[in-house]
Amino acid sequence: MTLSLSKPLTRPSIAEYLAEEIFGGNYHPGDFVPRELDLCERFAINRSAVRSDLRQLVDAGIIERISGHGSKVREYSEWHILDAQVTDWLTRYAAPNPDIQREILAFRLDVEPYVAMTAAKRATARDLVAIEEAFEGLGQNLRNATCEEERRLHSECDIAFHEAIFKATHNIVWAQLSHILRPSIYLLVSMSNQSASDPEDSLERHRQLMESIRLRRPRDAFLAAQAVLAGTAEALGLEHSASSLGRSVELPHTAP
Amino acid sequence: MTLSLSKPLTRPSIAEYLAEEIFGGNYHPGDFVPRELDLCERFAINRSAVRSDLRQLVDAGIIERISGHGSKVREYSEWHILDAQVTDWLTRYAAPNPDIQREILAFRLDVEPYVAMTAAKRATARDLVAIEEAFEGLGQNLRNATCEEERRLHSECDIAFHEAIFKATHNIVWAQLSHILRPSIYLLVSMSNQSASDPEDSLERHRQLMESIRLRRPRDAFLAAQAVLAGTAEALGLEHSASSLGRSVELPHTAP
DNA sequence: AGGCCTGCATATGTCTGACGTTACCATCGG
DNA sequence: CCGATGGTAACGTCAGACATATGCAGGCCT
Repeated sequence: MTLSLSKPLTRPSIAEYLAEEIFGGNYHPGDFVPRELDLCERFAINRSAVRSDLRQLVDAGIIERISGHGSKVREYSEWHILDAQVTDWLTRYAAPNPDIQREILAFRLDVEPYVAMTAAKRATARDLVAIEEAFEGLGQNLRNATCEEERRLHSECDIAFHEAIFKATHNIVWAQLSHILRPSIYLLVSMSNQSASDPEDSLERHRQLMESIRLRRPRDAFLAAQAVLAGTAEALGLEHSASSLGRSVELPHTAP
Repeated sequence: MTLSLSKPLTRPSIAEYLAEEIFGGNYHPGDFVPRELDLCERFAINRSAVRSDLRQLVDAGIIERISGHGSKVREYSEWHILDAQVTDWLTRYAAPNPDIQREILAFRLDVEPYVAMTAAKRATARDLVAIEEAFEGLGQNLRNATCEEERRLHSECDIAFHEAIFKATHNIVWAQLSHILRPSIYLLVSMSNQSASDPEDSLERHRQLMESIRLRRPRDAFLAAQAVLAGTAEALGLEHSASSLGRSVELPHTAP
C-alpha cells in the first residue's frame, strides 16, 4: 500500500507567482527578483524546478538572467506581449489598472475593424456558420443572464464570435492574434457585460457586423466593428480618445 | 593556474539542432523527437542542459512533453509563429521552401499596407526622421552594391525603413510585429536584392511610400506599400495570387 | 594618487546520481 | 472476453557538488 495521503496537489508555479508580482507592479524594469535559492526555500521546492520556471519568464522576454549576478526584470518594450501566456498574465494580474484596459481597447480598435474588413472579403460559407452559431448563442444567453454560469456562457459566445471573424480572414497571423487576444477580449467582454448598458443594442451591433461580412461589404464591416467596440468602451466608461496610443483609425472618407 | 586550454567554445544548443531538424522537415507534427538521454549522449551534454533547451521549444509551442512517453512535435497551428525566435528559425531553416516565402509575403501584403495607412495618420516629425534616414541609407548603398558587405548594409537599411514605419503607428502591437517580422523581412529583402530587377524602381517606390506618410495621405500610403511589396514579389518571381491565403486585400474603391 | 591586478563573495550554469510519477503494454486470472 | 496486475520506459523532481561569470574591495606597482 502506498500511503499517498493528502498529496494530490501540484507544486506551486514560481512563474505564476513572479508573474503576479511583476505584473502587479511589485517589481519594475531594472529590479532583481529573488535569487534561485531564496525561491527554493520560500516555496519548499527544488532548484531545478525553480530554474525551469524562470526559463519560462526568460522565454517570455520578461526577465533576463545575468550569470553570477541575478535575474533582472527587463524593460516593458522587451516583453513578448504577443505571447498568449503574457497576455494571460497581463489580464489576470494587471487588469484592474484602467490604463491597461484602455491600451487593450485601443489595440483592438486598431486591429479588429481591419480584420472585419478582410473577413468580409474572404469569408467562406463555413466561416459564416461559425460566426452565426456564436451569434445565436449570444442571443440565447442574453435574456436568462441570471446566474454566474449564464453570464460566463454569454461571454464565451462573445469571444467565439470575435474569434470566428479573425479566422475568416484565412490569414495565419490574424488567426494567431485571436488566440493571443483571447484573455484580453474575455476581460473586456465580461466587464462590459456586467455594467451592461443595454444588451439589446450590443446584440444589434453584433448582428450588423455579421451581416456586413455575409454580404461582402468590407466598408460596412469596418464601421460595424468600430461600432461594436465603441459600445464596449461606453459600457466600460472608457473614452478611447484619452488613449495614449492616439486616436482611433478612421476609414478614408469614401463614397460607396 | 587553471589549465583552461582550448575551451572557449559554448555548448551546442539542442534547441537549435532540433529546430533545424523540425523546421527542415525531418520531423512532422505527431512525430517524437529523441528522448532526453539520447540527446545527452549525442551531444555529450548533461540532462539538465537538454531539459533547459527542450523547455524553450515547449514555450515556443513547437513540442509537447508527455510525461512518461516522450516529446511530440505539435501541429503547425499550435506553433507560436508570432514569437521572434520562431520566425527566426523559420527563416533560417525553412526559408528555401518557396511556399514559406509565399506565406510570408502574403502576410506582409495583408499587414503592411494597413500599417502604412495608420502611420500616415499618426507619424510625428521624429518618426519621419527615422524613416528618412533609413531611406537615405538605401539610396547611398544602392550604387556601390559591389561586395557582400555592401549588400548586407543595403538590406539593413531596407529593414530599418520598414521598422520605422511600424513604429510610426504608435501602437505597441504593430511595433512588436516589426521585431517579429525582422528575420522574415530580412530574408525577402536580401533575396529580392540579389535578383534585383531594377533597383532604381524599387528605390522610387520606397520614396513614394515615405512621401505619402509625410504628407499624411493614408490612401496613397496604403497603395504605395502594396506597390513596394509587389516589387519584391516580382523580384522573387512569386505570383502572390497563387498564395494559399487568398488574394491580397484591396482598398474599397474610393474617390479622394 | 591613480590604475591595474588579484582574490573573495555571490549567483547563475552545469554536472552527477538518484528517486518519484506517469503512460504504455503485455501478461495473468476471473 | 475482459479487467486487474505488474513491468518497462520515459519524463518530472530532488539533492548536492563543481564550474563559470560578475562585482567589489583591497593591495601592489607605476
